[in-house]
Amino acid sequence: MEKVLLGDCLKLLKKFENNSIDLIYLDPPFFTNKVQKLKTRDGSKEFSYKDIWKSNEEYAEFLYYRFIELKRVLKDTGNIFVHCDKNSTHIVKTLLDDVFGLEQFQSEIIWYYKRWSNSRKGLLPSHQTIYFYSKTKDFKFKTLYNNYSETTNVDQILQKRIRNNNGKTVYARDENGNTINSDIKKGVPLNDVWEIPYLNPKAKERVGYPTQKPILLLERIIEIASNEGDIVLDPFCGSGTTLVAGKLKKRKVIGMDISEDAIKLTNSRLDNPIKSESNLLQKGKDAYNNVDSQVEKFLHDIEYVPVQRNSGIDAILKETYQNSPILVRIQKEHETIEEAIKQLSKAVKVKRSKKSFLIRINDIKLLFELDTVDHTIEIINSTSYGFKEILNNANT
Amino acid sequence: MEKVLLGDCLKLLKKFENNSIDLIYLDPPFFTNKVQKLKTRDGSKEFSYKDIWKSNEEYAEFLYYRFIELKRVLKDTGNIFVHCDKNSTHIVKTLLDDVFGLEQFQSEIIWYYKRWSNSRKGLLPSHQTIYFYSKTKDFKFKTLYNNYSETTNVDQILQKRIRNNNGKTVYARDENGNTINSDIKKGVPLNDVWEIPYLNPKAKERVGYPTQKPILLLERIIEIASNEGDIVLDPFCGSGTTLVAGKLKKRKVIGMDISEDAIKLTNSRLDNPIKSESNLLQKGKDAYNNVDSQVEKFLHDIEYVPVQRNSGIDAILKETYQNSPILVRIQKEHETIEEAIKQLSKAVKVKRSKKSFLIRINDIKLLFELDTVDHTIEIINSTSYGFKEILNNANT
DNA sequence: TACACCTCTGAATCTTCCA
DNA sequence: CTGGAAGATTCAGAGGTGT
Repeated sequence: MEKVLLGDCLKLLKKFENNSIDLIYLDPPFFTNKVQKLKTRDGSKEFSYKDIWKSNEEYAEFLYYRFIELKRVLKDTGNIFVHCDKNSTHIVKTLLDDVFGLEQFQSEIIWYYKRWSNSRKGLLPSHQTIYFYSKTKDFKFKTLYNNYSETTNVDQILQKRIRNNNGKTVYARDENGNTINSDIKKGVPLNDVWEIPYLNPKAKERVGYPTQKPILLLERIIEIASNEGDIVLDPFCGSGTTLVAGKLKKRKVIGMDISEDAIKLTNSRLDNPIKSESNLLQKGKDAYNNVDSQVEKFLHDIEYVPVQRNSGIDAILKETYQNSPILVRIQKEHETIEEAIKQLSKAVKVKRSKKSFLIRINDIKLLFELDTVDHTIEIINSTSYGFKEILNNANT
Repeated sequence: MEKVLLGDCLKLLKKFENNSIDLIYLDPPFFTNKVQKLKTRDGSKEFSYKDIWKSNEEYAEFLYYRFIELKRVLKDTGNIFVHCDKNSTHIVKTLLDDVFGLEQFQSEIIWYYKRWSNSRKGLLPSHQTIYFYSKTKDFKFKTLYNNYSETTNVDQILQKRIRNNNGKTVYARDENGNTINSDIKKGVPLNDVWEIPYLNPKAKERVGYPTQKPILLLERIIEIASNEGDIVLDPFCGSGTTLVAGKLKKRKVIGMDISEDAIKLTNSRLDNPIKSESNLLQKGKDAYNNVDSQVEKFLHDIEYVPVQRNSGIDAILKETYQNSPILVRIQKEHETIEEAIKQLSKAVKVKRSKKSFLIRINDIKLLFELDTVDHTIEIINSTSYGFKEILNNANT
């Protein structure tokens, strides 16, 4: 389900029922018409918050009433993420503490990115702040894990530890003095500083909307704070990144914006076959992992030419076989081996290849025996397929 | 010059002259006992700041008067850094905007560190905030530089760039069309997210004071925001880290604290400044990073924990086998299979693994038959080894 | 309900071991 | 003896438990 609504979210929200939304993300526009310097202060004057806050009042009020509505429509298990302009973090935090309550404050997330330098005197601003509040203590949360630090040793991951008589932590040992294995630990729980590359100005993902966020950022928020099928709302949806990310993660999405252009843009991004968005996303992710493509994972120490625009093959080796090209196909994720072979066979015929390779990545069962296959096609297990095969056999 | 004064900084500061301090760092104590619960709001009530701020008012007032005094004693070229408790950032920012002015706001510095984890539901808090304000536009600042990111094009560092007639940035070229080398650039200007290790439980630097900061953090602040011989003030000096860092950086230092213990501790640290000669800090993370980026290539769709500090294994699978860990080693480039097995075997014994994997990446010949090998070790071909094997056989 | 105490954890160190 | 690798230890912070 996807809804993109035109209008001020304050009005639009009135029509929504209480407790109907699972997750809210918003990046409200920041405005400040009067940055008036308040009276000069000499310390003798009576201290007053009211005066201090005057300059931000208008913006705060704008946000306040919307936060109230957002809290109303949020489910009791729901979460809200507010992306702040760097000049508004303190205002946002203050209001959220008031509307949602300090007890529901979960995290101040720092989105950290490397950026081109400028010649400004001072430190290069390289982060933005996102506040994470829940509606109640009973909020949805899925823990993701990071890798351990380089300095952490294996023993801590593998060995059980207890406290001795003096209350000190030591490795547990059995009656023979041997250490005891613990359950394998999954890694370190995700922390609140997220290094995610800023959308590169040239990235195709960019659609020309001013404050567009990387999909990776939104995906992570959606993943930790909601489940599949949940309803995700972005009341200031802009170019619709939140909705695209939500759709990719199989959530129901609702967007609102007062700009007609934004609505159009969002709709067109949502309408576009998810696949193309997915591809762009995949590229973004691969760049993030510093890996060029899937092909590179398998053929990293073999010389090859990647093939982009052919549905049958993914690469051609630079080496030849009896003066014919050596073709390579990687089995796709939801593809059976026979489908893969069919695709590859076509290319084999057309290119008159005398030796070609299919890389098996999963064990979706074959419907016919392998030896009936065109003998020019060799099936090779991906390394991880090899693992899975052995482990499956071992466990049965 | 070192002065450590006992008492409330508000009173002590009165005796200081206007414009006499170059740099101020403070980490004011946060009062948590005064947090009172706010009334429930339903949106119908008239909006008012006063209500929102009531609970924090006392704390804000406490800070406010001290900020006023601190501004007074600060030189016109001076800077102030305020280290915030995670619950007080918004209050501090609000007050600083008022006292020093939004125009003097220079940076929100994020101190980011890795830390032990806990079982908390939610994201692991791993950062603290430091606000950096100057007194005037004409503030002292020394730019430090980081290394370029790995993805930066070397050309951009080495070649001179100009703008062409269309205003686009291009590489400058001499009359022969060759690019021109630019002056070597120093690196990327320091940004506002600082990854500095948390004071480790084992660090010698640690003196047991609750909120003790790493000296490296204070050194960096002192270095970017003041010159040798300048006067550095910490009005809540606690264990005296600021003064120790200042002394190490050849600044004149003044500390204040209301606790007699803190003063004693500070004095003793100044007499004998200890800075951790940390291995990590000296050699950097890379010194610990043994894992080939290769691991990701082979295990990309298997869940694993990379292992850095063990020469026998490169990863542990998150899956277990009969309650024992599943270890993985990738054959190294110039390593025979038997050497690899030897390395892995050691780890298998010590970790008492009942199933482990060796990924074969080359065909340096074995000197003995594989079946003599410890049967807990399974050898799996890397995908590209599979290719090579078949191609070699085909060609002979 | 309040709270004292116990448990679990991982980064970075210190210590020991071994080639 | 020496240097590096492996192993052991420390501490804080949050949750859980029991009185």
